[in-house]
Parts: sequence; C-alpha cells; structure tokens
Amino acid sequence: MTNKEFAEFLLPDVEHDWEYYENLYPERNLDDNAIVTRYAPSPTGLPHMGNLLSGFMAYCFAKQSNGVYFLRIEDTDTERTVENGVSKILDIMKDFDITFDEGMINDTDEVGSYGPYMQSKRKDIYQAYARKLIEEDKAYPSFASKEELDEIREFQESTKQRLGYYGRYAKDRHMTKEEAIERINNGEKFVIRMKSPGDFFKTVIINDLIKGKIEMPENDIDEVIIKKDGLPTYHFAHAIDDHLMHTTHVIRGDEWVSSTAKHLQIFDVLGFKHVKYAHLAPLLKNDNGTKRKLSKRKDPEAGLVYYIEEGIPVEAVKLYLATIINSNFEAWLDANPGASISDFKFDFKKVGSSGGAIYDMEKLTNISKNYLSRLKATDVYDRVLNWANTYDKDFASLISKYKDYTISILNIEREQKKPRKDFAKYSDVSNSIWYMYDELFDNKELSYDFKNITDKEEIKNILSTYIDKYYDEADDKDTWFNKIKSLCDELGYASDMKAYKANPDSFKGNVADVSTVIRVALTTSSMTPDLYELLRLIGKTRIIKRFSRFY
RNA sequence: GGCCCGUUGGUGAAGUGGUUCAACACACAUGCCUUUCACGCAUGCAUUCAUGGGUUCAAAUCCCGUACGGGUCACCA
Repeated sequence: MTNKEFAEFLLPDVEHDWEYYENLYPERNLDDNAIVTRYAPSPTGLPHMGNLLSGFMAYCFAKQSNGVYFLRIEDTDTERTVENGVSKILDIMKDFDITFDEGMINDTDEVGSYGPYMQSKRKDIYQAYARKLIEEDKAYPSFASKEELDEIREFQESTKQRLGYYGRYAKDRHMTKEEAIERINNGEKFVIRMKSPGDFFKTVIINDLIKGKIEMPENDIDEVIIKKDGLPTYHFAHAIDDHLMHTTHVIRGDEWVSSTAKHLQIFDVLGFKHVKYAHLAPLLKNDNGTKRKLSKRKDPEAGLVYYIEEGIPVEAVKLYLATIINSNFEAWLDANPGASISDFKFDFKKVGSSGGAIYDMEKLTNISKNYLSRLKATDVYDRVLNWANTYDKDFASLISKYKDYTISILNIEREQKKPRKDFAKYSDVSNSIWYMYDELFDNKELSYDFKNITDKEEIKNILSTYIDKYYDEADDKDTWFNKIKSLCDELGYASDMKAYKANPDSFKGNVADVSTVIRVALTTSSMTPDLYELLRLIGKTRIIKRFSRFY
C-alpha cells in the first residue's frame, strides 16, 4: 500500500485535496505593511477583560495599517462549546463597538471570502492537509490510549525525564502500515500525530513582537494534530487557518509562548510562511498584597457585562485599555485633546513586556470622569437615559418627563475649559442629582447636616430672611452673590472671607456657613454644583416649599 | 521537576552605559484659591531601580548566580 492509499484509508471522508484549498484562498490584495489579524475565541463562555484587551489591540493594529480584522470561532472542543456562544461574543463586542471585517456575524452566518470562519465547519480542510502529511510520511496514526500515555508520563516523572510523546516514547511512529490497518479494521480509534523533525538539543529562536527574542529548545514531541473525533487540535488548526486566511500577525495571551516553537514547526513542516507573534501578559489584580490573574469568577470587573450594567462608558474602558497597550497613549491624548483612539499609532515595541499590569479600577474611574466631563449635556442625557431604560426604570421615566430640566442640571459647570467631574458612570447620576426632583425629594425622610450652624432658630432666620428680602430670580450671578453678602452683613456673618480669617471672633460665622445653610436646606447635601444655578433651576416657588420645612 | 518569561514608588509606567536617569499619569498627603463640592494651582511622596557578585573610568541599563512571581509541559483552547 502506498502512502497515498494509506492516507485515504486513514481519512476517507475528504472531499478536496490540499491544493484545492491553496487555490481557493488567494493572497490578499493589501498594502505591504497591512496587518491581517483576528479575534479567535472559543465559544465556551463570555469574553472577559483579557479577551477584550487582546481583541481591541488586534483591532487597532489592523485598522491603523489598513489591514483586515476578522472573527474566527475556535470550536473544536465540542464538549465545552456552549449554546449561542457566537452571538454572545458578537453582542458584547458590539457593545464595545468593535466590529469585524470578516467572519461570523451570528451563530450560523458569516461574511468574507476566506471562510468558513468556524473551525467545526473546516474539518475537510484540516483533514486534507493531514492527508498531505501522511502521504509525505510526516504524520502517522497513533493508538496510544489515555492509560498508555499516563504510564509513559509516570515513568518519565519517576526517572526525572522530560514529559511527553517523543523519541523512544513515540513508539507508534514506527508502526507498520499493516499493523495500523489491522488495528483500525478491528475497530480501534486513533489520532493523527505529526512526526516532529525537531531536536531538543538544538535551539529555536522566536522573535516575539512584544517580548523580543526568545530562545528555546526545538520541539521534539509528536503532537496530536487530528483528534479521535476527526477535528484538529488548536495547534494544527492555528497553522492551517492562519495560513489560508493569510493572517500576518497573531496577537494572543502569553500562555501560548511556550507552544510557539511547536507552532512554527508545524508551519515549517506544512511549508507555510511564518506569521508574526505578539504575546500579551495577562491582566492582574491586587489581592491582599499579592498579584494574581484577574479572575472572571472572583472579580466582577473582569466580566464585560459589568461595564454595561454599571453604566461605565465603553469609550472610557477603551481609553484605559489603550494606555495599557501603549503607555505613551495617555501623554499623546493630553497633547492632542479631542483626538480619538483611531488617530493614535500603536507600536508593538511599546507594549509592556513585564509579568502583567494590575488592572486598576481607580485609574479607569479617573479616565471615565474626564471622558464624561467633556461630553455635551445632551449627550450625557441620552447615555444616562439609554442606560436607565434598562437598569433604573424609575429614574428613566423621571428624566424623560423632565428632559430639558435634566439636561440643564447636567449642564451646570460643564461646557467650560475645566468642567466638573462628578460622574464616572451613568449609575452615579441619580445618586448625585436626585434632590433636583420633587418626586424624589418630597414625602421622604430627609437628613440634613448644616455643618457649622446648628441652631434651629438661626437656620430658620437665615432661610426666611434670605427668601423674603434677598432672593430674586431675575438677578445675574454677580448680583445674586452680592445679595448673599448683604444677607451675611445683616445677620452678623462675615461677607468677606479675608476679613473673617483676620478676625474670626467678631463674626457669628462667614459667608461659607450661610451659603451652606441655603445649600443644605435646598438639597440636603453640602456637596453640590454651583448654588446659583441650582436655585435658578429649582425656582422660587419650590425653594419656598423646601425652606418651609424649617419654619 | 524540565523549559520559557518577568522583577523600577501604593498603582500603571518612562528610561537599555554617562550630558538633570529616576519623566509622566493615577492614588495619597499638605497648602493655596474658593459660597460647598468638584476643578485648578503649588508642594511632598523610589538617594534608588528584587538581591549578591562581576565587567567598566562610569550600570536601573551589559554578564553570571540567588530569591521571588508568572507561564507551560492534554486527543482544552
């Protein structure tokens, strides 16, 4: 029996040969330096922040080079694949506004001419190439059972040898075709392993775009390329797919570094051009003084839906990720206010190569506050309403009812060079402006803290004097504040802070204390935006009503 | 255990042999400004770059060892 016949016997259900596929997927017509890369998740659960990081990074590199960014689903592990995995991935990526040029567009459909983009639909392709290797005597069927493999490993462990199916342990490598055929005819299951041409005592160099030059021993393990179920292993699928899809760059987590020698070897054996690798360190979390990987189970901020539910702007998350990817991004943004991420040129060389960055929610909060502070009030309103429609329906109907009023509130101290930074997320808004709505303010047990002035009669006196004698809705801001000062003078408080500081004992208090009383009576809070604006928005009738609680 | 990678302040980091090299940002602290808060401004926060040696006139930067941390060694990706 020839090798070719043997290959056909081993993998009988192959429709096309490998050359057919080589011709099916022509070279992409792109600029020389265009980056073709992909997001290649396995549909075993929801993406987490680490996935978003590498996915977003790949997206940026593809876009900035006029390349291609595609979505390939790696569902060769049929056991772990979950229902609707693809659309779940697509939905969350869409939430973060990351889109693909090619690939799956829902659980069953796809766009692009380099597909199928779902590995389970590419069985024929993998087997065609596996057949090629068998024909060339570069791969062979292996019958080693789980038990046999365990035995080998135990022996290797007890004799302190390297683990794995290699050298003299790879005994199926030398099995005759006749024996293999007989065992298969007897119903034995088998996998296909590649005959590794590697020598452990020789060195291979990997030029990682992030980590630089990495030297390691050549791979000499006869890796499984086709599993018992006929589907490929990750290693084999990676080589075939990224070759046929003309991927130029593979951006992935650094847990893959140690497999890279193996991958390059598979490329070589298949006669494929190498792809470039960029291995990214994981995101870390500070857990009681020790660093550990950010965990989807333990850390809510690791999950992506968290940001949607909390109402943290996805743009802020991406801004933060951009600074993790290239730490000079932040300085660049400062120097180019108003620029967008897509204007920035990311550089692989500037990606941190250390053990991993701590994912810092405080930093994200800061970025988010800055981001939101620069938006227009109407934009903030739309975003908050959109968020509240799902996550805080009562607040949504309230701000819908008072749309213009709400926008005015959101606009206080906003469109100026140094705007207020009150909110880091949409869910902060109701907590910080609730008192502006009578529905939330009236008929409710409220607690007031007037700070320095505690005497009830005095509070009543300040409020009633102010509203009766001094407050006029028609006043502009300077006039308004001058009247506050007049109020202070009349009641024995210092209207001038310097005068008060120079001689505190000659006053009952100062203008800050008086303003605080008005502010707190109006809102219950001593921490609010500009008092003049609040008074104007609330209006005299409602001011009187709120003050009357103290009469 | 084998192999690989990493280690600069509370955090992210810049810096790869010497001209301010310990930037910048977050956080924190103090002060100023101010009707509160926020903003802003000012100042402070690593005499030292995990550690021990070595090379050099000169090292965070190059070399070797040690410690610690991470990854990997599946018919999972």
